[in-house]
Amino acid sequence: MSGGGRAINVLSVAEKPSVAKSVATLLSRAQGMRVREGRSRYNKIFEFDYSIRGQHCRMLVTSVTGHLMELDFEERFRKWHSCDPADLYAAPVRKFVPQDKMDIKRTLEEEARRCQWLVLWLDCDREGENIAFEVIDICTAVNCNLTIKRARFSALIEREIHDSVQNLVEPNQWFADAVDARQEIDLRIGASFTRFQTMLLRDAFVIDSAADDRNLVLSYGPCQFPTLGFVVERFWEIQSHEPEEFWTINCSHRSEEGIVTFNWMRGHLFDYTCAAIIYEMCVEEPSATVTRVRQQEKFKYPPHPLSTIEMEKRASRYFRMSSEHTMKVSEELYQAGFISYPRTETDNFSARTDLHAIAQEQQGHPVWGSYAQRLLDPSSGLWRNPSNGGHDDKAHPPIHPTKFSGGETNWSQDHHRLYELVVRHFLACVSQPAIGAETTVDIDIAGEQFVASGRVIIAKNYLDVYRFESWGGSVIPTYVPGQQFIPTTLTLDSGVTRPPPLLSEADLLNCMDKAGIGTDATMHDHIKKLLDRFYATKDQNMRFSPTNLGEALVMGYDDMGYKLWKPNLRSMMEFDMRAVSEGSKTKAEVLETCLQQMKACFVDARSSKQKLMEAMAVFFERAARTARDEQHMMGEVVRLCGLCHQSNMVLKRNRDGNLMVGCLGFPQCRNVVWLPGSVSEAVVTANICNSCRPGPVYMIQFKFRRLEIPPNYSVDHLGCIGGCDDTLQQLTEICGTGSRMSARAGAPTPSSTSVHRTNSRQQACSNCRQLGHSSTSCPSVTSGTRNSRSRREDQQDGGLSISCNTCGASCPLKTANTANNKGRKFYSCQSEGCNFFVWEDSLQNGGGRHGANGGASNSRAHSNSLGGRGRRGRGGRGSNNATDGTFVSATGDPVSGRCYVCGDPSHFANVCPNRYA
DNA sequence: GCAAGGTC
Repeated sequence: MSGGGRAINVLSVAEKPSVAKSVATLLSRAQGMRVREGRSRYNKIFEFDYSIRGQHCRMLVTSVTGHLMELDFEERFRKWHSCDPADLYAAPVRKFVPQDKMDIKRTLEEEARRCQWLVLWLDCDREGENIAFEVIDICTAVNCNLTIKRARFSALIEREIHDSVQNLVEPNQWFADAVDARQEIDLRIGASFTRFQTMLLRDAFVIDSAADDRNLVLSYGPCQFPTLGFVVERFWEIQSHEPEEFWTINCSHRSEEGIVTFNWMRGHLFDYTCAAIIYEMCVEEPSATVTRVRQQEKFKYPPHPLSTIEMEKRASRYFRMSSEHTMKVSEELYQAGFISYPRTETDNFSARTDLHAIAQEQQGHPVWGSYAQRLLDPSSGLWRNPSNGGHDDKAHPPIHPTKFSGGETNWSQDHHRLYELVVRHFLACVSQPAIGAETTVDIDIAGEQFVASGRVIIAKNYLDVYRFESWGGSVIPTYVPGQQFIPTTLTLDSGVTRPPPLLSEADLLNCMDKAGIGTDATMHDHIKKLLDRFYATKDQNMRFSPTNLGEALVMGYDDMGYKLWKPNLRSMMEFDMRAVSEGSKTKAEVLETCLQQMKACFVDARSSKQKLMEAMAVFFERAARTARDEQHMMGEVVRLCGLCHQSNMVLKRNRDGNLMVGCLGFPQCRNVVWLPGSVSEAVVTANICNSCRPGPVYMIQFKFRRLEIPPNYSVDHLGCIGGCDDTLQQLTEICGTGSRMSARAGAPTPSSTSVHRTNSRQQACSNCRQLGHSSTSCPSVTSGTRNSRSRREDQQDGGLSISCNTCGASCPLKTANTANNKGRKFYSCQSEGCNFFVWEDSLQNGGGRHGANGGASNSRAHSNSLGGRGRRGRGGRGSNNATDGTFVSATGDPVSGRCYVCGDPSHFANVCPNRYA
């Protein structure tokens, strides 16, 4: 290395010790490099001589460990009761070096004093640029004559590092400003909302979390809350799911080569009549003709190179490891030198990476070594350059093995697993895709198309090493176009739609990634925070549910009309940050507008704190009740009970928050009138209804939530629960009676953003949908309260009902409205999952046609036909009255037909005893 | 006692 003139001292600072070491090693080419200790034991100082553009330099390379400084309020605003939380939007903040970083600060000061240049080797992203300015602040404070330069590099590769030091640039103030703005906004919003909601709610309710109440912090943060929002939203989606019965035609054919199932091209239909008509057409003319046989080569491609989020998702799926634990283990593997830097967004290898060398190291492994050998043997043709996932953080390569290990003695099972995942993932992504031969056979029965397919794996390739993935193969017998055959079975089967599953950790990471919540290095922290704050729990299947606390907080803000639990706020901030980093907005501008908006939002939210209190009251007992609260719990008298004539009926909320007028004689008298779920307030007035008896019946002043009732209804309504009030009945019908079963449920296509929800995990009564009782003791059967389930095309006949032979629940009398049985009356069970059904005339004719045995056995047979595809839920009723020759669909419509298998008109093929004979 | 972002 040649150099002219007098040597200058150049202080180089990297973001972490490992980068300092790499940079120093690469620049010095490991020759003449000295290592000495700094004040911090992790951050060594590397010294060597180097020449930058002909200038002879004494290089001193050291590091920080991420941010050197923190942002916080000035001391006098730090105590929670020191100020109004709203003041935190303007309270002075300052940056300071926390105690545990003081050693690094001192090292920088000492070295900077004797240097002429400062070269910043921080990661090349916005955070890195911000840390660069922290380092500049520290260093220039002790040496104002420093020449400051920035090294820009995209990988720790020799040529890249030499290039960057020969082409030093200026640090980018805009990038650093964007981070400053982000930090300040996060701090002010987080602190203000956290203090506000903690102080408001912690002492007002008995929150039964594992934490001591006094230590409980109900935190709010622009990342943790949207993360919670994802969990709650999915939970609500599941709660509001209405199972819908569907119908599908299945066809199978047994030949000498085996049995094949052909699937209906229409998938499934929700209209029973339609499905039944088509089915009957097929049954009339069951001969199948092969219309097309296709053979195609299909590929299953290996994954992209491994990024942090992908590693977390896969470790969660394959090993049930939490993302937080995965990061801890991967950090340890990285520290010990076995894998590359584990916090990377990059899923594309640089063209300069020696991929073969990485694979070569693994050839000696007892398990996957032979695969690595085969991979490196050119004659195998197994090698393939990895695909590009399209992400590059310009700082780190994809995660890959950096040192061979057959397993270390101090490794836990999870260390072994994660190392194996990193190695196998690497070997997979430099391998050829798996190849399969797929055969698809199309057939036609009476004009209906069915399809069956089979797959034979021709070459497993990467699947040989990537044991975490599989590709199912199934053999299909030979068919030729034009071939005809009679199906072995042809059945009309039913199933019910199912709600989506709870979010898994991988799902949650996906949601966060898509919405830009957190970074690859922090996403697992936000997830863990939900658990630590008792906002969510993770079940045995690694799936997340909100706790009552988490749900109540989201519900409270949602009721205020704020989307603070949605990712929008973060997206908006991210948008502004980008503007600052590109120079199109200044830090001051963004801070001013954003904080102004957030303060207005905060003040407004605080003025609606009642919503938060109400949402909490849905789930939690009040800690100390005031006299007024007690009065409210007792309820205000509306009338004398018309059922028991002994006790008063009072207006109150049940413990789930649903408004009701219930008899004080409970539990002896179970008379109750549930109020529409869209009621936000209800107060008993002194007005007395003129028509309802026995009087007096006091009228109630209602206030409805505007968004939850149709536009032609007024939000204010003076109503009567005595039975005379059509408006109230209509709104009950429209909105349902659960306080959270909002009218949004009636929207034609409920989207994930406007899901309706219930407020309790209790099983609701299948009859009236209310909580706190089962359908067998449902008071609305006798009080005649209409419910949404009774809004069907069938006519319900004057409240007549019988007890279900199967489950004992109420079976109301109804009138069929189908062509074959128009006007014929039947009883059908209201109970969820019960299939009991009986024609009224069959009861009159001796009653022997329906018995408990018949109902139960039909139900079993029908369940079997589902073949595990779906459980029968609410609305999924259907009962096959075997002796009657009719099939009753989910809507109660009896339809005639006959069995394809044996021709018996008394049943359909799906319950035929000879179906597989 | 609050956030989110670095990193050990």
